[in-house]
This record gives sequence, structure tokens and C-alpha cells, in this order.
Amino acid sequence: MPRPSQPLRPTTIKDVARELDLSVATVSRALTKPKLLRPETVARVRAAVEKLGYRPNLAAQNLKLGTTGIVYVIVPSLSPFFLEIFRGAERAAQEGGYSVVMGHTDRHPDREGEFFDQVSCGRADGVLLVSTAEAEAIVNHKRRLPPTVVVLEAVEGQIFPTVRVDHKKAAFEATNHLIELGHRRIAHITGPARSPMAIHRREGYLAALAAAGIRSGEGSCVPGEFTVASGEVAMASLLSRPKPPTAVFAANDEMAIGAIRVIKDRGLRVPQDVSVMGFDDQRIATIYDPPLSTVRLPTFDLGYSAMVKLRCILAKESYEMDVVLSTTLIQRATTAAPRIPDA
Amino acid sequence: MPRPSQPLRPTTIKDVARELDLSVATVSRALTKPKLLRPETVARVRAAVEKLGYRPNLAAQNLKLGTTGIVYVIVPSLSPFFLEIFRGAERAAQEGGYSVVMGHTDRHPDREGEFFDQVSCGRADGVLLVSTAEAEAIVNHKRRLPPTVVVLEAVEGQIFPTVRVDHKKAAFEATNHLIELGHRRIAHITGPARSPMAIHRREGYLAALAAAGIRSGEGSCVPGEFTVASGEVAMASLLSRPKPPTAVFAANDEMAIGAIRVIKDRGLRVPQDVSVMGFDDQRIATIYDPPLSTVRLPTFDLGYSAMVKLRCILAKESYEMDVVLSTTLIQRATTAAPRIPDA
DNA sequence: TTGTACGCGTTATCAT
DNA sequence: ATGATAACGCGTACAA
Repeated sequence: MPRPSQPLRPTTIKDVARELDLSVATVSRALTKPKLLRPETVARVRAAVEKLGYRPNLAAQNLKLGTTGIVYVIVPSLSPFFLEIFRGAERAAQEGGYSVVMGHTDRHPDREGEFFDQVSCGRADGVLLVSTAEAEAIVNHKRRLPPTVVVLEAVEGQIFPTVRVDHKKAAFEATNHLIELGHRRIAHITGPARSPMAIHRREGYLAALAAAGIRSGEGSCVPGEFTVASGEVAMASLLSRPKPPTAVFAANDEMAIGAIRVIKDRGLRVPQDVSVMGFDDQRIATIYDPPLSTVRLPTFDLGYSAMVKLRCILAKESYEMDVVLSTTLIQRATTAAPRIPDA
Repeated sequence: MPRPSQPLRPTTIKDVARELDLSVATVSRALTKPKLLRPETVARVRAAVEKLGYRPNLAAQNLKLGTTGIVYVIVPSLSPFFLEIFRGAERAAQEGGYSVVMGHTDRHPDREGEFFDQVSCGRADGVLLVSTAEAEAIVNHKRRLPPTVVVLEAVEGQIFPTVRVDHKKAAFEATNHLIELGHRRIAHITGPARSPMAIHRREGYLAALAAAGIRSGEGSCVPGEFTVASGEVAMASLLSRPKPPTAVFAANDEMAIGAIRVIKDRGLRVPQDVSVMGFDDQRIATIYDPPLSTVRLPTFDLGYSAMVKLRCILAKESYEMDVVLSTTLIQRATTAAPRIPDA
């Protein structure tokens, strides 16, 4: 007959020891270092553990060992882009026997600080920091931070083990793709002004224009916030100009989608009237109509490699300080030669 | 090989006590129950804490208090849909002083079990379980589970505090919307066969057809997996029939998008040639071209209300056992009357 | 091979 | 108002 009674007090290692008339030490060893014991004893312990439903108390283990088996992954937002990085990190963590806890900051330095506080209270053995908002926020905490790996973008002026991509180079290539198609009036919708990622992508855009000898007046940047809505606003402003651009490079896919929506709304076509280039290769880039030309970042690998590196650090093994993964230009259906090439 | 900065021994409460020549008890009280102490003492302690960078060790607190201040939120996947529920849960948790840890199971009962193991080891004070895959998986663990609230869909045959929506009713209304537009040949793309959510939505679809007196041969279900790709496959199969449906009700937005893609690919138009109805009102439903008619679920509120309920349980306050939140039909641009209404 | 005893950092219960 | 001290559950020297 089943006993549905929920024990008021959780079973502890003492209960198991008493049940078997063994010492707690023996029970503990049977569970963590079975090699040291007689196989028969180990078996008896296992049986009793099963019977009593004993689970080691993680808090006590943590306190004793000074280690949690937990890694915090801190991302700016819950967008699909960062989630894919998180997935990679999670995979690598699991392979190493770590659990991951995701924290998202909504691009708020304060929230970042909260997570830093938590980990400095001993809640995690390590941290994966994905594209921190403010370099300063982290500096104040650095002293107390457990081993930390920075992902996606180096923290300015700080030395952390890093796994990243070359945003500037990737943006250069994206812009250059438009130039090679014959475009000259190429606008850029930027990300948030303070985001290092956005800044570097902008630099790549400007560098490509310069390299092609395009006068600065012809290209131009309009501000966005990495959201669809901000892409719409930016594109509307571009289309209201006397000489609208023939191509637009958005600093991420979301804003590119926003741009396309506005272009279509005005009765113009993509790419026949305006070419649009995205960045990130989020899933929506594949399924949108038309499918979006963009730059693929190895998001999963970024997370995966970073977590592997963190595992190396925690295991005191060797690792590369700065790893740069490569990006890929993906031409789909939103970029084409301009109808009336202007020289 | 670079050397990570070795974190020095963390400051403990003893260090603070020694610094001030006070007892650890006083320091502890100054931090947790300032009212019991002389304001001057409290101030001195606060200053020393700041100076030494002391942080209470959470593992030790946890061990002593038998409480973690953590709630696990377990979701089947990292889709935007579940993330929005998670957001709501997080907000309510934060308001109650709890931290949340998200676990996703990839619809894998084993992974669900792993999280259950973790929480039964004392890693969390409570659990928010969003749409569990297998009722059985949870039964084995129920004995050891801390207070648990089920979100989105009741667990079959189990009694848990629940916050959910009426999937069947919502699907009924969605199907009825198509019927009222004049459609008769209405197909349904289902979710995974074992998903209770998918099953109930299907039931709503069938009930609506029956209520309208539509012969069962005219409507029909094709299987999907809640993914864009599966929606494409399902739609392709529907279009290859001698008498394709004039309207399709997909059990979620993703599959609806897949269906639209295939319809457009075949040179047909949405909604002129085929109407498409989604479910969930994910963000993509708003920005897709054309914007998707769908059913809005109060995702954020589901998570929020569920976490509030969990807080009540943990605080031993009263709460409603079963809460059902309402859904909203949203007509956008993918549903219209059929071109040639068939009687 | 197994048992004894201590300590991890904190809070609560007594004292004073 | 403050101090001394006993737990909390576990792992591990050290003993046996």
C-alpha cells in the first residue's frame, strides 16, 4: 500500500546512516567515492537511499565544498539572438556537469549589478557575461567576481577572457556587399548609441564607404534601438528625404524587418526599389517575406565556446585569452542591384 | 596561458565582527533586524561591511534558514511564447523578493526530471511548471516537490494549484470566426499528438465544426509540431488535395506562418484564396506580411498570476485553486470571406 | 574498510 | 543592547 505521507522533515544523511547502522561518513563516501568502500556496503547504501528518498542537501554541500556547480549567464535581453547564445552555453555547461542560470538585464546596469551581487554571494562558480551594457558597472564588481568570460564583444578597457566576433569587419562586409551590387546611396540604421556592438557595426559601415570612396554626404546614419518599431521610424525618416537611399544596412535583423515594413507600406518593393541588409541572421530572417539578406553570427558557438573556456578556467586548465569566431554573409532576397545605377 | 585573477578568500561575518570588536551575532542582527540594535551600532556595522566588501554567504543562509529565495520556472522550450510567460513570472517574483531560475526541457520528460531532482535537493522553495509534457513524469516526483503551481494547462489527473486558459474554448472561437466568415472547408494543423495543449485546441476545432453542422469529411486535421517547418509540410499536403480547404486554422502562430509561406509560394494569396488563422499572438503575428489573425493568450498575466499564487502558498496565505484567464480573438489580415462561398 | 569529530558561515536561543 | 553558543547537513582529516 502506497504511503502518500509527505515527510515534514526532508531525509538527511543521518537518517540513512541510522537506517543501516552505519556512520554518516560511510554513507557520504558510498555516494561520492564508492571506490573506497566494499561494493556490498555501497549497494546497501544505495538501496537505503532509494527507500528513504534521500537527496543530498545542495546548500550544505555548497557550504562545505565552497562550490556550487552553477554558472550564471547574463544577457542583455531575452531576444532570440541572445537565447541562441544561451543555448550554446547551456550545452557546454551540461557536458561539463554544470547547471546554468540565466539572468537578463533589460540593458539596465542596475540589474547587471544585482546579478553580480548574487554571484559574489557565492551563488555561482563562474559567470558568462554577454555584451555588458556599461563597462563601469562591471569594474566596481570585478574584485569580487568569480571567473568570468565575456561573450560577443570585449569589455572596453578591461581584460577578460573573451569569445567574440569582429563586428566591425562583419559590418564592413555587409556594406561592401551593397556597394558591389552597385549602390552608392547607402544608409545605416544604427543600434543604441551606447552599445559597443552598435558602435562597432557603425564603424564597419563607415569604413566600407570610405574604402569605396563614397562621399560621406551620400551615406548617412539614422539612430535605432535594435527593435522593429525603431527600424520603422528610421526608415520612414529616410524615405521622406529628397533623395532617399537605394539601400539600407540595418544594424540588426529586427530593424531591417521594420524598414521593410515601411518600404512596403509606401508601395515600394524590396529589393527592386530599396535593398535592405540585416545583421545577426535571426530565425525571422529566413521565414520573412521576402527572406532577409543578413550576416550570420555563430551565436550557438559563441555561447558554447565561451562556456568551454570557462570550464577550462574553473578546472585550472589552459585556454586562449581572446577567441574571435568568423561571420558569414548571407544573401537572400532583400538585396539586389539598384534599378537606376547612379555613378 | 593567462592566469585568472585568483579570488581572495571572501569576507565573512567573522571578519566584520573582528574589525569592529563585536560579536558575529550583533553583526548578523545589524544586517537582518536593525530595529533591535542601537542606531549607532547599526551604522558602524554598515560602514565596516562596505569597507570590507562583506556579502552574506547565501549557501550558509540557505542551510540555516532552510529556504533559498529561489523559484524554478520550468518551460518546455525557449520560444517567445513561453518567454513571455516567464517574464510575467519573473516580475511577480521580483516584487516578492524571490529570484527565478528558468529551466527548459525541450519537451523532454528526462530533462524535466533533472529539474525536479534539483529542486528536491533544496535548490528552490517552489516551482512554476509550465505545460508539462508528461503527466507521469511529475507523479513520480510529486512527493518530494516543493509547492508547485501549474501554468497554462492543468496536469491531467493531478491536483495542483493552476493558472490556465481554456484552450478548447479559444480554439472553438477561432474556428467559429472562420465559419462565420462563410468558410466550410476548414482544415486544422495540430500540435504534437501528446501535447495536452494541442489536444484541447483540436477538440475546440472539432466542437466548432460540429456545432455548425459541418460534416466531418469537410474538415480535417493534419499533424504538425508547433514549428514553421511542420506548418509548411502540413499546408503542402492540404494544397495537394483535390479539394483544398478555403481556410486553415493552425494550432499556433509558427505553423500558421509556415502555412502562409507555402500558400504564397504556390502563387496563391492570403486571405483571398486561403484564410489562415493562428493561435498565441506571438510578436511575429503583428509584424508578418500579412499580419496574422490569431488568438491572444494573456501570456504575461499567466506567468504573473501563477507566481503571485505561488507566493501566497509559500507565505501560507489563501489562494484560488484553479484560475482561468480569458483569451481574445484578434482579426488581422489573414482571414476573410471565401471568394466563392460554398453552401 | 569504517567510525569519530570538526568546521564551513549563518541565524536563533539563550544569557548577560 | 550585546555576547556566547548551538544548531543547520555535509565532507573529510585522522583514528581505529
